[in-house]
Parts: sequence; structure tokens; C-alpha cells
Amino acid sequence: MEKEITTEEKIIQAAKSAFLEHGMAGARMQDIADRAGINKALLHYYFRSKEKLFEIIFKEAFFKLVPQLNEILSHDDDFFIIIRKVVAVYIETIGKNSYIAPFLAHEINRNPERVINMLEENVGRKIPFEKLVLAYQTSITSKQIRPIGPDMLLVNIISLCIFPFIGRPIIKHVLSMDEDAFSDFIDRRKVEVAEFIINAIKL
Amino acid sequence: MEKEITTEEKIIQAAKSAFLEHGMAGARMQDIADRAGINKALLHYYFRSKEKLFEIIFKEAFFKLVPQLNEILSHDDDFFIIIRKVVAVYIETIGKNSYIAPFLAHEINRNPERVINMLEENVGRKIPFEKLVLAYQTSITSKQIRPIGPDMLLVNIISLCIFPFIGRPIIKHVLSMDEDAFSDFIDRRKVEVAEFIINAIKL
DNA sequence: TGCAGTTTTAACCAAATGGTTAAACTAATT
DNA sequence: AATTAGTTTAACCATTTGGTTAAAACTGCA
Repeated sequence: MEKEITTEEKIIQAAKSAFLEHGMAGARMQDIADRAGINKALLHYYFRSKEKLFEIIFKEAFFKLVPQLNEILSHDDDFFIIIRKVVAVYIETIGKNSYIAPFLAHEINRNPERVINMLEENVGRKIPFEKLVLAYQTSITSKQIRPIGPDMLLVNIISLCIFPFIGRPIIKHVLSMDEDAFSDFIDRRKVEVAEFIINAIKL
Repeated sequence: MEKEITTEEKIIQAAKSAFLEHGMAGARMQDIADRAGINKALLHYYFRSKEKLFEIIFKEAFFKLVPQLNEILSHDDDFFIIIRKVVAVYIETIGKNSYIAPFLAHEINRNPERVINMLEENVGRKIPFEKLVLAYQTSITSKQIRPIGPDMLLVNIISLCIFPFIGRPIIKHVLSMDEDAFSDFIDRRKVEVAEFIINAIKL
């Protein structure tokens, strides 16, 4: 069996955990080196600077959610089916990498230009929101849903999927949940959020 | 006219803007001193350490939202009225101090214990969620709304109110909004989010 | 074995950072 | 004018941090 982990991979792993935990400003190169079990100089040998290393982690985190959405939206499903799938996939993926949401939330606000540049460089991997908007408009004309406005709806969907992971510590405390209870809660949301949205818009 | 701004106030002001902009880890004492137009030593003269200064800003930010909610929930309104009021007040207050949301989001995840301790020290100023839960249960028994579960509903309300301010830079970019357009968008949300929620749960 | 290229390390450096100190300035009080 | 308490400053310090350098250890291969 091929169990060889290259130093590069070890570094990426270490950097990921350090950055997700402390953010760009809070993470320390020495700490990353320690987590990877290597020397600090070796870190700079592989990735010239903190900025460079960070860029890699940031991009990986940022684009983690895109491909699945692409897949879903490529089918020509009914609008409600799309919503159910999108919600389930979104919550599932974020839940699996659950420290990605607060990390991105912070870095996106600290350096918005980075996001904008990334999105424009990577036109190929862009989330195809147009498809969603199209399905929305079809549902409008067929009087299936209320005219809430596609922007409003989109932001509502994303909010409901992502926010619980950002507010997690307070949610857990205020609602007296331990890790397991929170995990159950998220599981239920995978279907309940979709039904919530559908009820909110269906005629 | 009394226009005397004490050095202490200047520092707090400066610290607030610096912390909200860069977070605890990213903010620099020298920068705070500069913004306040004073010497760095003077900063330490008034507030012994960065940690102490941060604590003050953090608490102020954290408790900014509480009092109005307390007021709303003290009336015995219909559940739907409560939802409309809560949503409007929440979005309004966060919108007025719009960098509070991403700031709190980050710090809350970086140091969850701080939040928990704060909430337990300040039992007096706690948001009275019990009242909301009570109004919820009344609506359930009178068959006014679906049984979605109070936790689920609460998290949904908060998500819809807060998230747009955290995701603001991406939202603005993806939906091609400038500051004014985003501001309009938020204004519309003050009523539309409430209607969205009510439609989602009413029978 | 010897050589060339890569990987790893220990030692080091300049800049930045949070924090301290001791002295100077200011404005009431005696 | 002298005292005093509070305020402000310049100079300084120890530590941390991101980053560099030069040499050592390891690798495959002629």
C-alpha cells in the first residue's frame, strides 16, 4: 500500500489546520512547522512566504463547495427539487469541513479584493447561479411560487445553510447542545431548511 | 457647547475601529495609538494591555443588540407581530454598526469560552428567548403555525438577519451591487425576511 | 566511489510588536 | 512659589515573528 506522505502534503495539512484555527493574522509559521513535524526553514523552502501558503489554503477552502453545486444545477430538475438538493449538499459539505465557514467569513471581510480577484480569475469554476435564476423564473411564470426576487431568495438560502456553522459556539451554548446534539441539529437541517424555504415561497 | 472628548473616549473610538477592522490578532497597538492621535505609552497608561482593551470593545459590540430585543419581547404581541418587530430591529441595529457582525463572528469562534463566560456573568442582560419560545408554543396550540421546533425557528431567524452582513463582500460582488444597492437590499430585508419566515411557518 | 541534485537542519537576522520606565508637562491646591 | 496628583511623552527593552543563509544529510546514478 502507498502510504507515503510527502513533506509538501504534511505542510499543507498543518497549514490548513493552523489557518482554519487562527486565521491568517493569528497563525504562526513556527506553529505550522511544528504541526508538520519539520523545521521552519523547510517551510519557506517549499512555500516561499506566509502569504503564498495562505493563498493555497484559502483557495482550497473557497472552492470546496463549488463542484457539487455545478453537478446539481446541470440537471433540469423541478425548482423545489433543486432547492432540496442544494440545501442538502451545502449543509453536508460545510458540515464535513466545519471550520471552513468561520475561516472564510473572516478572511473574506478582511480582504474582499482577494475574493473578487479569485472569482474573476476562475471564471471556469464559478457557481452557475444563472441556472438557478432561470429555474426560479420558470417557477414564477408557472405561478408555482411567490415573486420574492431571485437575489432575496438566493441570499436567504445561503444564509440558512451557512450561518449555523459560523454562530455555532453561541448556538450550542444558548440552546444547551453538546457536540452530538449540534451534529443532530445540523442533520435535521439538511431536510428541514429546504422545507422551510419551499413553504415560504410556494403558492 | 460641551465638545470635550476625553483621551479615554478617543482611545475607545480608535480601538473600536481598529479591532472591528482587523480583529484582535490583526489589530496593532501602535495603529490604535495613531488613530487616537496619541502616544503608545498613553494607551497602556489608560488600558493596561491589549487584552483588556479588547475585552471592552468586544463586550460593547456583543451587548449592542440585547436591550431592544428585551423591549420588544416585553410586550405580549401576537407571534407574527413579534417576528416582524424582532427582524426589523435586528437588521436595523446590525446595519447601523455593520462591521460588528463579521467581527463578532470571528472572535466568537476564536475564543468561544469568552462568550460563554460573558453570558453567564451577565445573566441580567441575557436575551429573553424563553418569552419567544412561549409565544411560539401558544401559536402551536392555537394551530396558527406548523410545528417546526423552536430551536430550528430561532436559528433560522437569526441566520436570515445576520448572515448578509457577514457575507457582504461576496454578496455584493456576485449580485453586482455597490454600497447603495446593498443598503437598499438590506432595507428591503427588514420587512421581506419577516414575511418570508411567516409564510414558511403559518398554516 | 564520487558526483549532482534535492531535502533538511541549525544558526542567524532585521523588523515589528506588546509593554515598561523615567522624566516632563499641566492644572488645580496650599 | 511649592506641592501634588493626574496626564503625556520619548526612549527603551525583551520577545516574537517572518524570513534568510550556508552547510550538512540524503538521494539516485554514473
